[in-house]
Amino acid sequence: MPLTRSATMADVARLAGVSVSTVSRTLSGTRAVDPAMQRKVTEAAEQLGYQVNLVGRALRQTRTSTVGLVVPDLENPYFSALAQQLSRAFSDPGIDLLVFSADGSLETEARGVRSFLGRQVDALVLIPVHEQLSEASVSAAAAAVHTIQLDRQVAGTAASYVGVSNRAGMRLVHEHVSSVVDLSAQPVVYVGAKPDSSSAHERLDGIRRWFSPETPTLLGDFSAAWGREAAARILADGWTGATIITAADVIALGVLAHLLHQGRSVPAEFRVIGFDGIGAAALAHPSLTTVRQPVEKMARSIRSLIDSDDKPSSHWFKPDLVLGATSPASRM
Amino acid sequence: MPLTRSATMADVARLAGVSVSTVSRTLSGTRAVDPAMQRKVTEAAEQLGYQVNLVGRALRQTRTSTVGLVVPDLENPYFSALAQQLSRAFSDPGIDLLVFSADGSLETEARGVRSFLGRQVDALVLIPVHEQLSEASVSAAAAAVHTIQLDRQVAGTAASYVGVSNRAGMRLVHEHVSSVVDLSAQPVVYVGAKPDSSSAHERLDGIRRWFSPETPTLLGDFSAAWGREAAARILADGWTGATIITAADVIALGVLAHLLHQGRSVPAEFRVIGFDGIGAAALAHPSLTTVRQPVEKMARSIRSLIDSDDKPSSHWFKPDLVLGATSPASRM
DNA sequence: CTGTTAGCGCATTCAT
DNA sequence: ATGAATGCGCTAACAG
Repeated sequence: MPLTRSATMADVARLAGVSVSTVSRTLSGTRAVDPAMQRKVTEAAEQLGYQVNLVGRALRQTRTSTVGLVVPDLENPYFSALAQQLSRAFSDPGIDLLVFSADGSLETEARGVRSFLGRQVDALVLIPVHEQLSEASVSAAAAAVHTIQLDRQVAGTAASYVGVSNRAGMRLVHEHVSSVVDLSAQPVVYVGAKPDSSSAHERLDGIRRWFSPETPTLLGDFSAAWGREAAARILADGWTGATIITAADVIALGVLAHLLHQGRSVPAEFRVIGFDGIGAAALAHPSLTTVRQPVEKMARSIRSLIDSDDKPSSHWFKPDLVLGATSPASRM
Repeated sequence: MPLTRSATMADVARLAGVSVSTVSRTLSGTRAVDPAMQRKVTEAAEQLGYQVNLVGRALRQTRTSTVGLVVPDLENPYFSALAQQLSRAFSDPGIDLLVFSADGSLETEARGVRSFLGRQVDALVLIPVHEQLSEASVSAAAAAVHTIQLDRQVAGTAASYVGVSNRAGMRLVHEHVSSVVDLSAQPVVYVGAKPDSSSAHERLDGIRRWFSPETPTLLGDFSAAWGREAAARILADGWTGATIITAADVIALGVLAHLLHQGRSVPAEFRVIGFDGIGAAALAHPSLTTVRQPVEKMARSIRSLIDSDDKPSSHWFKPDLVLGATSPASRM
């Protein structure tokens, strides 16, 4: 409900009795301006409630001082943590981070990318929905603008990548589990996600690599609902004890909730291991043992990648293990 | 890393041997164009990989088909649920929802609002950080564009409001608690948030209104860390049992985690009640009794408010109670 | 240090 | 149905 057409630089210039250039120079501070005129301009702008029109500026400069972030889903706490940390990495004025949710859909993801490209963002950060099917979106982005894939990647695109070494994460899990559980006596089950995303893919690979190749595996999606369902299946199959390793904390929380609601004990009968290190892992009871990703470091790394726009490059960070109470503290 | 300057309508027109007007009309479909030319234009656009420049379009049309959302913090699961549901409400192509996180800061919130206004968004949705101190931002927004406050409001601004009746929510809590707990024998403690936001304010009012005015009250912020700290204080004060009502699920989850880690039993010794109805409430063990907000309905309501831009109006939704296991199922 | 001029890319007149 | 011309608001290049 704009009460009136909003003021432009021409309006300010007229009121201040100067040229639009002087208004522009005064307000954007790009060049020295006589203090007397400066005052006149500032007052006129104040009086008219002038606000710069960034669309005009962007068209002229062919830059927008904007970075776009496309996430698959904001309700997934790991993605919202990434979005929040990235926002924080852009907290100094100068560049605005804008977030678009793909709502789990490839079409919506494509729309988000098109939208940001059309808006002429200076860089685009993308958590691809799918390891193969997001290829068109990632390539389109990379062809137009500095593009960084976060957490997940589509292979073979001209985009940078920032993420964690998922296989190393699973190695940490193996080290820990094998030191506190007798793997020859206690079965391991992996509750993962279908390898539609590189992270799901790599975590599954990690399991196959570090644990026995015959490790039973249940694959679904990155959700607590899937964790509950998987736990239900495990119980229905007659398991009375196991070490359940999951592909994500949200899955682990679903598994844990179901086990506890069914009266099973953790970690005595079942052990549960998460991945990501979201805040909710520490809130569970028992608290969740999980692989923590250095989200803050990753966000800062993206920031510096964008500031110095070099050629595409890949950055793998090392995760660390957070010991919780869903795994035993010492050899059982 | 744009390999080359990207193609403009002039480039497409040249290649197709037509005027830019024809290109514009063909690609935006605003007017009838001869099928033969249409084909030529489409082919040329395809060949050049033409992508419309929305900045140019926006400057010309003085509209952007964009709605901005400014949230205080994306890591708060209630806000990210709102952001996600609102994204979904704008899932049909036509209007893009862009999200900006204020990172809990009034300055950053102001920057987000200025940024969206400068980008000429068609409407702005705002979850104000502070009940009084966000006044400047809300007013600036409302003066320039159709503005809707969500979940929290600054009183006396020319902006619409969509939220839940917090007092009614606390009334539901009172009804439930008084029916399953003997309030004359079992103390009630409120773990709330400082009344810096209208929601915190109204929930505290609700407690004072429906429960005894002498109800002990601990006020902090909307975080799990605060919930843990409050629970620690309650135990340190020597309480051995109480019904703990909280201002938010995240607080309740922190309270619950601390109580359980300290070996207290819920709901036998302590009862815990949340507010918001986020997904994690159902994952807790015991599952959290909470007041659920109709987030999806609220998001749709905002969408229709924006589509039909009438005068500012307020919309209070009715919450409902979700029974969990942190409160007894029947009279204790 | 200031003003004049031009043009970023597009949609929309106004002519034809 | 098409093309030529105009201008959205701004900054940068150029003269002075």
